[in-house]
Amino acid sequence: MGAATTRAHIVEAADRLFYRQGYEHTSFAAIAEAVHISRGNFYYHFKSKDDILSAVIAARLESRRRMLERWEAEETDPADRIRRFVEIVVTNRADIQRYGCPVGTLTTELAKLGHPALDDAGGLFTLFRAWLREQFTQLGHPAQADALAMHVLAFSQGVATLAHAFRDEDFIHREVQRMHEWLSAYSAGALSAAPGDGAQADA
Amino acid sequence: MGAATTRAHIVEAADRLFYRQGYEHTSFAAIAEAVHISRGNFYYHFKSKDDILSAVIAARLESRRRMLERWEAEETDPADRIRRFVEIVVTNRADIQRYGCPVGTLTTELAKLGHPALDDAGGLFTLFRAWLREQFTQLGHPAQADALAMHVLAFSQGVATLAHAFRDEDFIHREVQRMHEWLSAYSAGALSAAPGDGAQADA
DNA sequence: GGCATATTAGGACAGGCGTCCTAAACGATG
DNA sequence: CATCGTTTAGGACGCCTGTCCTAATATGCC
Repeated sequence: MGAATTRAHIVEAADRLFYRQGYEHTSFAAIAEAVHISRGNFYYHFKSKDDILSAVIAARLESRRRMLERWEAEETDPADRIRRFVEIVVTNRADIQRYGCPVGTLTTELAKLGHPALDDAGGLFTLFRAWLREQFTQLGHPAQADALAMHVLAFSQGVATLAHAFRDEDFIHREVQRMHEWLSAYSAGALSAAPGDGAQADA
Repeated sequence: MGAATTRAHIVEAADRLFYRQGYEHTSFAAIAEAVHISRGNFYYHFKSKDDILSAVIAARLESRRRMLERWEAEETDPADRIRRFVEIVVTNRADIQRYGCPVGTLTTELAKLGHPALDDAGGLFTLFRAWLREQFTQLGHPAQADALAMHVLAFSQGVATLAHAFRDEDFIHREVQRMHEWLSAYSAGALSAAPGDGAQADA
């Protein structure tokens, strides 16, 4: 088995453990046990625990980037793309109820630790934010695109956090439906831009 | 200085440190240093670290309970009470941008640690949820009260998480205004109850 | 003032952590 | 088969953690 394969296995196991148990709470021994290699052997592939974290973040970034690119290929309507993003909390509802949002929880933890990799992890949020902004721009709301993108992100984070805390699956479906209804006002495309974003969607 | 005073100081310092650095990341030495007592002396007041965590959670519960009781005394209109709840993210915007939501981040961390005190910490969410539910019931939406309460909670968590990640204060104000506009549809009181909560507020 | 109690300080202890080192096993190549 | 670089195992190291113990100090009551 090549070193690249082992390295990928380590990143994969670390990714899962960091997500489920948190970064700090996951020990080297735990990762080693998951990959079935010895602890000492670790430092042949990674020179420190922070190094593994960087690799995990890079892998997540790459994974999400590919996912968004796939969506761009599969959905031609930007409104459908946004809907698909909103549906994430439904698609991943099992994991979200058990472990929360992989992006939000990691970012929060690294912030509390004062970890230098926080900026890298923040790139995940930035990736989604920029992608959503682009979709809203294509929908014909360039001026409010960023605010709308942030609103959708906040929706996802809020739903994930509470679905995690209460293990409430019905709540997820309710909020997703509410969000779809809210979005329909924008994807209709016949709305005039009004000052104070969101006002025209609620009125 | 009495033992009760010292105990209160310990809880106060631990509360702040748990909030800013996280529970696991906060060591006994750090708390001791903050309170200016020796590490060993700790176990005269608390028999374990988990014991301090329980005391901190109990203190937060009591603090929030008193806050909500105060609001009930100061605001007679349940709509105003809900507005005040929504304004929390503005009132505490400085801390939220720096450390996130005290309730959400603690709950998430304890869940990842598999800590037994998670249920106690979840009581904070339950406290707010029940209080909001009561306010929406008084507003005349008893059937949807719980779903509406959860929606407001999700709003707070989503805003707090993203305001924390991006350190974006304008975003907080935008989302709060959007929420106020959404709420105005309910506090108007002239709406007929429709199946699928939220639909009548968006249409 | 003397005494019992309440409170404190400081170090000892075992265990787990991330890190590092060294030697052995492996696999491909001549 | 021999030899090389690659990959591995396993343990040692120092550090920090939560916990506990004991002796010293402060406090309040007769």
